[in-house]
Amino acid sequence: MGRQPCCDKLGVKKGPWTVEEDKKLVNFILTHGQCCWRAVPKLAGLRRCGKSCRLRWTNYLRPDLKRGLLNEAEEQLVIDLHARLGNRWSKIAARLPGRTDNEIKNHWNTHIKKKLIKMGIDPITHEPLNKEATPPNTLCQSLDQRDIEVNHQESTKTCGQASSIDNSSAPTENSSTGESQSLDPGDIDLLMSNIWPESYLDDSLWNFPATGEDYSNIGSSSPENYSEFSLNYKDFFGEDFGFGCFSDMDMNSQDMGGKH
DNA sequence: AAAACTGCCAACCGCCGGACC
DNA sequence: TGGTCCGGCGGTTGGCAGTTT
Repeated sequence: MGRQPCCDKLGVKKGPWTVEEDKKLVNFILTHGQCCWRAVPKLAGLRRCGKSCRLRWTNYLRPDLKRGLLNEAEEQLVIDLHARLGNRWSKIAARLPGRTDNEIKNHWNTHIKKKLIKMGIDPITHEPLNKEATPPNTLCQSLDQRDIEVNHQESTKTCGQASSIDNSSAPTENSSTGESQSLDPGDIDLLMSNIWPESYLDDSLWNFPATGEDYSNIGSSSPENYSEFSLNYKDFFGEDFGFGCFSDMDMNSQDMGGKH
C-alpha cells in the first residue's frame, strides 16, 4: 500500500524560505517548543511540509548554531572523526557543538575532500592515495583498537579547544542566499547579529554534553537565554511580528519548559 | 561588459529505524 | 506480530554569487 507522503504535496511550498516564513516558524517553535513536526506547518500557518520546517529549524534557525566556516581545529576533528565513523555526519556533528550535519557534510564535500586529495590522502579510506586502496572494512580493522569512548573524549577535548581557539566563527558575511531574498545585505547582518547574539557565541555555552543533541529545550531550559533570544528576535522583527507572542513570552518565559 | 565557468550551500528526496497501536 | 507513523539521516540537486575568460 505504500507509505503516505510526509506531507500533502498539494499546496505545499518548496524552495528558499522567506523572512516571513522564518518568523512564523520561529514564533511557533518559541511558543510551543519542538513537537510533532508534521503538525507544525498547519499550526504555524505555513504552507510547508513538516520535514522542511524541521530542516529549516535545525539547519538554520536554531539559536545555538555557530556560523561561519569551520576553523582548522574543527576541520581536523572532522577528518579524524570521519576516519573513524565514515559518512555518519550526524554523529560527527554531535561532536561539534553548534555545527549541523548538513554544514559539515557540505564542508567536507567542498573543502576537506579536495584538501585531502591535494595532500595525497584518499578522502574515503584516509590512506595515502598512492597506496593500494584499502577497503572500508579493512580500514575499520586497521584503526587502532583504542576504546571508542577514549576517542570520543579526545574528540570532545579537541572540540573544546577548537571552540576556544575559534573566534573567527562568529557570525560573518556567511548567510544563505535563499532565505534572504527580500533582504538587503545590511538587513542580513542585522538579522544575524540579532538572532545569534554574542552570548550564544560565548565558548562557555558550547560545553553541553557531546552526545546530547536535544535542542528541544533551547531557551525553555534556560529562561534567561530564552528571554534573551526572544528579545533579540523581537528587536529585529519589531512590533510588526504579527503574532504578539513575545510580550507573552517575556512575561511567561519561565513557563515555557512545560509546553512541549 | 558579458558570457561561461566554478564554488558553495540551502533545501529536497528517499530510505531507514524506532515507537506506537 | 505486522502495519503505520514519524523523525532522522545521508545523498543529491538547484540556484545564487563570485571568478575567470
